[in-house]
Amino acid sequence: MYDYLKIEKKWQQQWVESNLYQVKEDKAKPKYYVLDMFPYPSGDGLHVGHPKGYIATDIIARKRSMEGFQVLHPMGWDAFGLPAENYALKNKVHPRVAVEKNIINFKRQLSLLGFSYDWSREINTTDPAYYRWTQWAFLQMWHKGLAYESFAPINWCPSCQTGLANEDLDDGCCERCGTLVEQKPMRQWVLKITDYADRLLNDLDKLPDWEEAIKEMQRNWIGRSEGAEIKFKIKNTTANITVFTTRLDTIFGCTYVVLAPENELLQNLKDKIKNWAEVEKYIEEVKNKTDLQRTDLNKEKTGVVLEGVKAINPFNQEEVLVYAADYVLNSYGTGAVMAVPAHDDRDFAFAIKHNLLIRRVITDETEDDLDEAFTNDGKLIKSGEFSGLNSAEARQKMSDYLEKNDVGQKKINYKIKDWVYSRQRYWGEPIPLIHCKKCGVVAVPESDLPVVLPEVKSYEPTGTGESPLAAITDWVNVDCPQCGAKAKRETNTMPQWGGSCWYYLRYLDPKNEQALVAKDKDKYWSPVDLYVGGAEHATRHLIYARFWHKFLFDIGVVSHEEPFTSLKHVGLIMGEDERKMSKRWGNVINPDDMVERFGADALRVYEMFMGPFDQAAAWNTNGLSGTRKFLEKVNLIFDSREDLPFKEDKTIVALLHKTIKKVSEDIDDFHFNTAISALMILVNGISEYRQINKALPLNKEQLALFLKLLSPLAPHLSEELWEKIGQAESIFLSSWPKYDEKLIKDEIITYIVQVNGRLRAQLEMPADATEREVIDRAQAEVGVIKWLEGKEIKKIIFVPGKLVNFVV
RNA sequence: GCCGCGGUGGCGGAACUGGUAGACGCGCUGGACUUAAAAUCCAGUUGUAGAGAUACAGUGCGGGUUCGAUUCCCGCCCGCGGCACCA
Repeated sequence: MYDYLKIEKKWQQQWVESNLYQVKEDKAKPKYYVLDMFPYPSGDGLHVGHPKGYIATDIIARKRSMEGFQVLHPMGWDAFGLPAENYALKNKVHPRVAVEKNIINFKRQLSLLGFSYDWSREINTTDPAYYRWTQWAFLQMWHKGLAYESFAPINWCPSCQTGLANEDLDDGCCERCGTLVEQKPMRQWVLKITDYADRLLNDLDKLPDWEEAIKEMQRNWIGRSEGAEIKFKIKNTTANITVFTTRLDTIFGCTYVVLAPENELLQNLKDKIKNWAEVEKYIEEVKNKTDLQRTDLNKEKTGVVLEGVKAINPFNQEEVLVYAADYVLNSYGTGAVMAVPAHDDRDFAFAIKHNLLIRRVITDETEDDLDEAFTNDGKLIKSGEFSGLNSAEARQKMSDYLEKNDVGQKKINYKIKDWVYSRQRYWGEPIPLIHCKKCGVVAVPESDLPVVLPEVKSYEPTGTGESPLAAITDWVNVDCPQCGAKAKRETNTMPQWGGSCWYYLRYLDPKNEQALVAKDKDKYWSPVDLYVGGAEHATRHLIYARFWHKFLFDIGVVSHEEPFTSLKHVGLIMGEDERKMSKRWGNVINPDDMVERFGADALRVYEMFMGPFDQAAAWNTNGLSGTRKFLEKVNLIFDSREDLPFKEDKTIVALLHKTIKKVSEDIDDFHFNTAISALMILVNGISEYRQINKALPLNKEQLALFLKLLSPLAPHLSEELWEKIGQAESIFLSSWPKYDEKLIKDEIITYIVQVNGRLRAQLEMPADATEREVIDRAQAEVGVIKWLEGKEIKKIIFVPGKLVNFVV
């Protein structure tokens, strides 16, 4: 009988008691660092989707360890941030209390699944001993000018009552609560991630083991575009309008210039603008539009001309109209564009509506009519000395012209914005800065770190742009560390992504009080060899962490430029109704129940068997009974009540060795589903043999090989059966099996016989049969003769070991 | 609009660098065991025709290359994901 509950409990206890998974640096062995994206411990606990990635990393960790690697496989908690705080507010408990309780529950749920985590390295981002180093790293950035105070309008979530980074938005809504985000000017701390944009982009090419999809998302997010900035003089003033374009080659087609309504230049030109009242009204109108209304691609392009203002095209000295229009964004480029309606869709639409001149300057030499913008490259016409060049040459020559005449230069722009890093909320790391009237902003001395998050009566957000910390006067009021005068602490806290920017480094050295991580430990363990988590982090955590890591590299804290060598993304497990698992749909499956009904091993095997690892798949509890049956069959093979004789079977032995090869390769490739299928085929073979012959086709050593193959996937049952066949030490201290090259070569090969590419017969031939022999036999097959009869064989195709094809 | 990924039985999915399409699992159908049910075991399970051997069709659609295409090429359709008035 397969008593999974007893077996699983027994081994989970033994593994803990023997410290089986605790790991130390061992210079004699190669290291392997396999990491999960650590969870935020929510009050709802785990659903069956969460462990999918953890099962995969556990399989890899166990296999690598058996292969002789020193494996680091840690786990911890990302417990700061809005979700924890909102949960606490809703349930009227202190976030710390809620988090502690949730962690206990999460840990219990994880241990039910038998993961090989080294819990001695557990970390928690809300632990002052941990966030001391988050604050420390922030201070290093501040010292280097990478953290700065900004007063520009930012995303404000009226429900969460805090500022948010661009990365925290989904379709213009707060990623946490779904509320439409507003733009609100507000003092905030910002990290200069744009300084690292080029490196974050270029170094993606140094990551061949990252999935292309994730790299592509990051490329999109960083959004590099190469172009030029051009100064258009404003007639009768000393001022310029600087525009950014990627299509300098179209500049002779520029028939007007557009400023974003928020562009400061408009205010400066107030006196020159004859219709200022009208312009001001337009600016007001735009201000009242939400971002969503503004960026609706289908809406008509509105705008207003600036009467009395003309800009001068530096290439042909032509005077052009200047508009204010909200199809130009102030937050990208220079907040101004040169409009070339003939060669840009948006300018074209605007020009049609406002009846403006459309001048074609790029041709593809086919037709001349323009009923829409021609946006491809081509040959320049009507472009003065540049006429006749193709677009690419022209861009080069024209940017030389810009620089020579001091009217602009080449320029690279990025879509990624600096990271809005402060939150007006309670549950986060305090930003370790002090505001002094005399000295300005002063860093908290490193010896005073951590700045501990104080206890507070009300941790509800204030909504005023101040965090609840501002109300705790005895915490806020401090002496300036520089001049000793009365000063105030910064009261904003860090965002939820702060602590996760570097947590993977802390596992290397979790108790170090002298440094974020000791150099020798970093040298031994870094970088992370395998990182597994959800694709939703592609443009959030994964960009932020790469940014911090590069910074830590620059200041000499870590020795590698990239933190994660290979990255796999886990596909979601959907509910049985194919919707995302959520309380809202009532389709959540709890792993505790599944472990109770089917066992942890069956659950592990099922989640890996569902389909390709990176693909989303709908849950099906019936499928779980399939993997359970598989494990029952395995158990039956080893059932000691039947003392079956051993009668070796060559086919099954060969199958065993083929399975070793396949399972080894498939696990390395993350093809867990086909690895399991191969194991099922082997087990079916053994079971069938056992039933027919009342004997086992494999001896004890061979059965041991099979158990090792199964052990990363179903650790409890494998360990139990391993003990049953008389092994004293844990199976995870044994070595990964190797296949015998000689045994996996087939002696008999099945040839496919085709006539005109259609299957007509199958032929069993010895492996060493010659081409002649195979063809002769093939031709004599009954199923083949009738297709060849009375026809002339034009050609015979022979693929050794595979097939014969007669072409008639 | 741009970029990426995908489309294979009733379902999840397999198929190495072009070589037996549907492995493995679920479900379903029939049978054995049972007073009965569950569990278990055995057989079948892409469609059409046929009692059957077998034949033909078949991997989103239309073409092409090839002795041979789920796989390669060209042109479409649909779904998912990312980015997006980004100049």
